[in-house]
Amino acid sequence: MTYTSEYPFVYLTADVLAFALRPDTGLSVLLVKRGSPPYKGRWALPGGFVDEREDLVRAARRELREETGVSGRRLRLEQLGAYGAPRRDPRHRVVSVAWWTVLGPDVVPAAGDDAGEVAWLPVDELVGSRRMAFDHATIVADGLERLRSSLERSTWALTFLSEEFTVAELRSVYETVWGRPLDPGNFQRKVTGVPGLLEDTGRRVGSARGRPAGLYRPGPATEIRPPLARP
Amino acid sequence: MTYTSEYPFVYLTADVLAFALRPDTGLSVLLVKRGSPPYKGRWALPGGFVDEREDLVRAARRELREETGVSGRRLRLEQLGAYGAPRRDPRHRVVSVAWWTVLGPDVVPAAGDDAGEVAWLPVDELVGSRRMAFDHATIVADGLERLRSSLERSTWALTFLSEEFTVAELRSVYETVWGRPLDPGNFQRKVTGVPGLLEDTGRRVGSARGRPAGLYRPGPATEIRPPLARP
DNA sequence: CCAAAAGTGTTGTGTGTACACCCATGA
DNA sequence: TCATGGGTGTACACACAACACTTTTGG
Repeated sequence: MTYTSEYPFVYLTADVLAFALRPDTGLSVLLVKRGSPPYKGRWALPGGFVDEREDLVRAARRELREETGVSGRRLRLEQLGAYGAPRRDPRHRVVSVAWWTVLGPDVVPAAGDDAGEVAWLPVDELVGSRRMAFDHATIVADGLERLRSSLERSTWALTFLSEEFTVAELRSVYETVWGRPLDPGNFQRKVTGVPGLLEDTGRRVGSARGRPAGLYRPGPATEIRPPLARP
Repeated sequence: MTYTSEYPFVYLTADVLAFALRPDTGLSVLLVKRGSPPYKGRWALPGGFVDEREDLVRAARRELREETGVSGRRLRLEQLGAYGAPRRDPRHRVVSVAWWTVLGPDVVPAAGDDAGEVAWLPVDELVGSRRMAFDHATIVADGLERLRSSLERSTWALTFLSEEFTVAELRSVYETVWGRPLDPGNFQRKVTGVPGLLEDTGRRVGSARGRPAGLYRPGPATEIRPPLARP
């Protein structure tokens, strides 16, 4: 099919920046390996063209599902911004609307219809490097900064964890994303004191050493007030 | 000229949300009256189509200049986000990248080439109303929230004021945008204590009543640390 | 019993808030 | 002299960082 227009136009894509904590690679981003030029063989954010009459966030969800098999009603996408430098794609004028989200530890991606490779890559190997296609390294850097500041007020940190978790695991999320250790005692008091943030299951879980930790579930709170201060 | 494409495409516009404090209307937004359908006669954000090979932020600056006469090297635009609901423009699929900025009190807009009317409209008459074209009321609401939170950490508040100003005028900016009074004494101490935020000119300005206030200039600081807390 | 991790207590330091108070001017 | 707004002082409450200390398990 051929489309015609009297005015200049752009191609519009939706790209998804999905963070997760992986046991082997730490804070990582879900990427697909490009199977065709340009940037063939490089890593790229899952994403693709927005369909006619398709909402932007729906396009992002669809592309994530088609290219990585990741989907679900619980999945929340927040818009990161539009990236539209004239030469960011060497073929055409392509403007990308980037979205970001956080995935839990049990998400298992699967290569999509395009049969490209799918993998988690650690963010600290991506931000300064040239391993990524297009301007996706910039998008990852912007998204990482957004994630870091979001942890102060939002409940996104809980999304990294399983349905039930310990306070130490939640603290580990903050320490990994912020890149610095937090005082265990103060953190404990702080997060258990936020109304509606954590629900105690009453059960405890024994680790290798030490006193068993309490098991918590996410509570109904949607924000952390007052915010957790980044050191 | 006719453009052709084998894939679906979108039209891309750049819209600018310019805030200012006007003596008559308070916190206001710079708008243009649409002279042609759709939404003829309604108010809209200044904006228009992004040219081929034109950077997004340059397009926003150009549209603001062409439609309102507002320009200048000092003008900073920050991206608010992309708005692309399928039916937001009844004619075509149009995705708008919205940008926001703050203008000083001496900016005098002038109707542009399209000869449409240009005016400042107060934000509180816009957010809930149907006076605006397209989804621009949503963009104004999102931008207002962004402005409010930006005042906590950024130096955007200074941009509302003249080159020289008093602490009381700066406080008035915060009170107007946040919609609640602030303690004059505490505000004074706080902002004069932020390193590099304000430079004392040494001069004083006499108002109608009371002790004359010190005159300040913006300093080199680019952020307010620790942030001013919204009450 | 010891090591280790969970969780609580305690205390010093700093910051925001409320408000009293002084200062400098115009009327 | 009074009213008014600019600007400083001060006391209180509260929040946080640091760290000691208790609790509860595995080895």
